[in-house]
Parts: sequence; C-alpha cells; structure tokens
Amino acid sequence: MTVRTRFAPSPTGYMHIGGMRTALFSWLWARHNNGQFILRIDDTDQQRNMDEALGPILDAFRWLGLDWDEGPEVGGPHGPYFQSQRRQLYDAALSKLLDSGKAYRDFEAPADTQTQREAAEKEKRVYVSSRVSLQLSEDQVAKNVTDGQPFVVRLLIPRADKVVLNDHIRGKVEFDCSLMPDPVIARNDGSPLYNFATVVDDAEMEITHVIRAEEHLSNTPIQILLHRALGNKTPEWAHVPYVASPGSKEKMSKRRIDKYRTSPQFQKLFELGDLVLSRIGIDPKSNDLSPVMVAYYREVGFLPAGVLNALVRLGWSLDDQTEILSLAEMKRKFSLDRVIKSAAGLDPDKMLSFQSHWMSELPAKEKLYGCLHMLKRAGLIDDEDDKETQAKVASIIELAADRLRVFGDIFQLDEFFVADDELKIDDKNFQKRVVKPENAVLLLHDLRRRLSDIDNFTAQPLHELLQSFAAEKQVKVGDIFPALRLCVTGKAQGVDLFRSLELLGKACVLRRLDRAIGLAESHRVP
RNA sequence: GGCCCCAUCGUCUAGUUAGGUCUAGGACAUCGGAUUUUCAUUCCGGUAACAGGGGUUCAAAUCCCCUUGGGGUCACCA
Repeated sequence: MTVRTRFAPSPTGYMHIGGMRTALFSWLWARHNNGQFILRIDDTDQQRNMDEALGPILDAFRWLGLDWDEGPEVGGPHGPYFQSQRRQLYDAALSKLLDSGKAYRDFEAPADTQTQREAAEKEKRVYVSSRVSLQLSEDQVAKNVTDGQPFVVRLLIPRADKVVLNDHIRGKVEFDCSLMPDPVIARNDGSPLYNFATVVDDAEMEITHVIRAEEHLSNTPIQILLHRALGNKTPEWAHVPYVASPGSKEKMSKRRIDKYRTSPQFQKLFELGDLVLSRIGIDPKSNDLSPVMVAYYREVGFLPAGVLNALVRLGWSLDDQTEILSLAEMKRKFSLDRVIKSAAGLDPDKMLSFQSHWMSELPAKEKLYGCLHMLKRAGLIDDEDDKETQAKVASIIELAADRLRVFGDIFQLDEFFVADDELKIDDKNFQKRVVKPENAVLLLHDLRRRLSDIDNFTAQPLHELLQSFAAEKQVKVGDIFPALRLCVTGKAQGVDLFRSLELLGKACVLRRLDRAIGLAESHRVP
C-alpha cells in the first residue's frame, strides 16, 4: 500500500509556523515511505481572493523545498484540489447517507437547538440532539422539502457505540457516542461542512494517513463515524501536538502577537527582525508579518534548512544526540512513533542556533547571493550583478564570518555601504574613547598623517603600523584601536579592524577620520 | 462546566512500550575559564529536572490509582 498523506490548509493569506511543522511531519512521513504528499485547499467557507489567500501558503512550501505530488498548480488524478470545486462528490455522498438513513434532515429551528443547548448547559447535563425531525413521516419530510422549509443535514450518531481510535502518536483514544450531538454535515443549500467534506475527500483521494494538529482530535470520532457510514476504509490517524508560543504551553496564535512582542523569550528574535525589516521597507510593528508566519523568517534572511531543522526538532527527535538534520536526513530518518505527545514551545534561541549552523555550512556563493539580495532591497547597493560590488560584498561576508547568522545580519556591517557623511557613530562610546580622553584627538591627528603616508594600504602593514605607532606614543593598543574603529566604522566593536580599513580603502578611511576628528573637536569646544 | 489530551533541567528533548545498566544523557540558553586588538567564533568547565501523594515490586522517571497543574475542543468556522 502506498502511503498518501495530505495537508489541507484553508486559504488564510499566510502560512502559520505551527501549521508548517504539521505539514512538514506529514510530508516527511510520505517521503520517508516513498509515498505521495497531497495539498488540498479547504476553501468551503471562503469567498475571498484566492491568489492573495493561497499564494503565501504555496510560497512557504516552495521556499522550504516541500513539494507536493498532487494539488494546486500540479493537478493530479483526484482533482480538483479545491473543495469549493468538488461539490458533486459531496452531493453524492450526502444522498447516499440520506438514502441509507445514516443522516437526516433536521427542520428544527436553529434558535430551538440553541435553547436546548443552553438549557443543558445550565442544568449541567450533556447536550445531545433532540432528533424531533426523526419523528416526521417520509411524506412529511418530502413535503417540508418541497415547501422550502429550511433544514440542515445531520449525521445520525449511533449512540450506543463507542469510537476507539488507535492514534499513531497518542495511542488508544476512546469516545463515547452517547455524549455526542448529531453533527451538522451540510447546510440547507447542500453545501458541506468541514468534517463532511474532509471525510469525502480523504476517502476519494485515498489518503492513508491523516497527520494533523492535535486540535482536530475531537473531530476525529465524527470523521470516523462518517467514514463508517459511507462504507469507506478509515485512514490511519496521527495527531501531532500544536506548536506553543515560547515559554508557554499555549498554541501559538497570530492574534497574540502583541503579547509575544513583550515576552523575554521572543526578545532577540523581534530585535533581529525589527532591525532587518525596517531596512528593507517593511514596517516591523505591523502585524502583517510576524514570527507566527513562515514568511517572517524568509524576509529576515533565515535559511530553509535552519527553519526546517528547528521545526523538525519541535516534538520529534531521532535519538538522545542528534540535533542537526538536513531535509534529506529527516526524510530518511523520520518516524511517527518518535513524535512526542506534549505541546512544544517554539524556542527562538535554539532556532537561531540551528540557523547559524546552516548558515555556516552554506557555500560562499549562496551566502553572497542572499546578502546581495538583502542589500539591494535596502538600497545599499545599486546593482546585484555588478562584479565589483559582488567582490566587495564577498569580502565583507568573509570578514563577517559567523557573525552572519541570517542574511539580514549583513546590515550590521552597514559601515561598508553608507556614504561617509551618513555614517552613524555610536555616540556614547565616541564620547568615552575619542572626545573625553585628553590626547585622543591629538593621537588621531598623528595617526591620520601616518595612514596617509602608507602606500600599501592592506591589513598586514596597517596592523604593523598601528602597533609601532602605539609603542612609539607609549599608549596601549587598547586605547588607540577602539578610537580608530569608532572613527571609521562608527562602532565600538566589530570585525577585524585592519581588514576593515583595507576594504574601506585609504581615501575613505582618511575622510572618515577627518570627519570624526572634526566632530570630536566641535564636541570639545561647546 | 462536559469530553479529550498532556506533565523530566529556564527551553527543546533522551530515557517510559518490554521496571534494574539513570548517583537521569544531549542540545539551546545562562554562568565561569582559556583563545581573540575588540566583538563574534572555538575549546574547557559549572549551575540546573523526574509536579505532589498513595500503591504494586527485592527494585519505579518508567506500571496502577488519586490530586494538582497546563492545554485542546465543545458552530449551519476550518
């Protein structure tokens, strides 16, 4: 039997990071078993712009490299893959249930149903459907229908039964049917509801394993009952725990983003994100893009491998050691029985650590392209394809080394891209190391002269020059290096100073030095 | 509230199915130390957990029960 799994998102306009993890598990299980992964769009209740709503979801899959064998854009033998276009299937299944008496038309007014529900709640009694419409004779039902009496179709729950499911992750779970109201499976106009459409589609698409989030566990007995009523072979189930927000056990949610913003666990991620997004023209305070969404990580400059690695280790482990896994390895080694049962909180720190690892593994060329793209978006370079620009950026990346965890980190080296008079100088440190010390400006004046005299403006000679300069002036290198750094990069610390000087070039270094000295002097004489 | 699910370091987890090899292992974070002109890296080391209570057993993180805590779900949403 070929394993067939599916992911069935509703087109919401964004891809949830937790949903992505569920999808990953589902994809992994299919691929691990050389099976098929199907994407189906649950749009029974949507009337919005499909491109806008579905685009980001497909983009997220493509970005992470999770392909689908059947679904939107690729089609397949069980299409269409949009529930809104599969009405005939649902109609047929509905007639079948109605004809066999396994479902019934319920003419009870919604208000009445609601009242009973509330009454039951008030009396602390379990609510089950009144089934008054079941008393109606066949003729009466027919008459009601022709009269246009509104109704819904409900599945007739076999109240004497128990539903036992053997979940791949949760083990044996039992539900008592006597406690279940008859669920509505179709509206008056015959349009199907989620539970019903899902069952019809899962059967028609020959899904063998339904791998989905834990919150669907309570839907499962209904779906099993529906499969039985329809005479389908019931698929196997695996209910994956949801992804919780950092430091809590609550399901991560787009709506709580403002709360996450102030959570200490999320701090680093938001700081990083804010910095990068504001550079590339995305309002970081807008909630259109947030760490709840897959797109956030792409925009900030995460690698698919980093995100994937973080996601797969959320609720799944291979053994007591393995942390780093490529997609290919995951595919080989994934198994459902090693998925944990409890909800796991997303850990931004660990995510960033995975990301750092995969960034360090990335070939230089790809690092270059990623950074070029970022710089271009921020307007810090004009032409991504310009050879000279590429060579410069490549050198900067090499300088940055492991400081570059995400592509957006390239902005922390913006001193190499901004115009001299736009260089921002860390004022607090500038005061401390340049303005306040008695001899600093004097030393810098001297140093400037020496620097302008040097012909071979490369790291090694520069280093030697600085060293002998310090010795000659009888100052500690620790006094002069930081001051110089502040003047030419604006920062108190950073990448190798001498290679930075080399890269910036003599002219630029001298200009910046002049500007900084001027600034320091004007500071001093207020 | 009903139903269902879950419970090991701050976090992600190994160990639970087949009780002993667990004085509970790893990773991230954190704190020291070494390296580094600075920062980052790297290396070395430290702190840190079986929710509580009862059983069963020679032996319990592991099995059973209760309590507590956390979560999900209770729609003519998906």
